[in-house]
Amino acid sequence: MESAAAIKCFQAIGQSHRLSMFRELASRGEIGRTAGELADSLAIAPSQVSFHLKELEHAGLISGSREGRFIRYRIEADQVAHLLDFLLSDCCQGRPELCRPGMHVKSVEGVSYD
Amino acid sequence: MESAAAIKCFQAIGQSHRLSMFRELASRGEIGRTAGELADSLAIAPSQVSFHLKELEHAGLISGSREGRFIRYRIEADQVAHLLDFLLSDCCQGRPELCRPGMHVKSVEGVSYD
DNA sequence: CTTATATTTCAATAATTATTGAAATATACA
DNA sequence: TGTATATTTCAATAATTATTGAAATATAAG
Repeated sequence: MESAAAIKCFQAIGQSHRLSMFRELASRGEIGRTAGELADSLAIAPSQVSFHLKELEHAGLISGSREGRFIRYRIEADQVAHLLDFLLSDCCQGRPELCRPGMHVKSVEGVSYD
Repeated sequence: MESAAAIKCFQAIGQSHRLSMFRELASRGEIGRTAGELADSLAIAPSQVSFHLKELEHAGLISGSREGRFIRYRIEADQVAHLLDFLLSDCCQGRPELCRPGMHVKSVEGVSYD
């Protein structure tokens, strides 16, 4: 991932409404949520939901697809993975101790990070 | 990590000068960089360097300590780890396939993520 | 075909963030 | 003490981003 793309992603999730949307969509996987469901759970105006969803979508972190009159949004798992990878590989490169939180490898046999 | 703290962190690294600083400091570990060195490598005004360093510092991602007339900045590895952990645990909770990019475990024996 | 629902778009405004340059502070060194 | 270097602070401005409400679009349902 290019650093410009990573900046867009960090900027996208660096806002409270958008981080909430992102987390809600992440937790729901392929089921996703419609724009209206997100508006309800965040209690913000529909135009604001649209605005923030578009920011997340432009960053590539979510995508929307029409289902009748609804538009269902889903997390883009690949982009999330690339973003994590950017932080782990590009930012923390050479300093794995910064990067792999909560990872306690009791034995390294059979494990690789390519 | 609280979501408010995570937002501050994402906001901090969601800006090109600051992401550059962050990456440069991450790559240098305990050696760090003085404010002036960062100014040189980014080619921006000293007051801007101060401004952006403070944003990163307020997010807890770096810290500065005076060394004579210089101020040396270093990455705060713990906060970086907590931020990664926030993304992995709080955002991707229940969907590990979103979260562990580049990780190809050939054999799971002896490995745990607590 | 008309009406209702879901969502987006747009323009106006408000709020936040970034940039600039000058002045202030802090330390070092002659 | 006086001067030079490193960095921060501050005020002014510029630029970007967020919020609001109204109007537009798209689909569905009667």
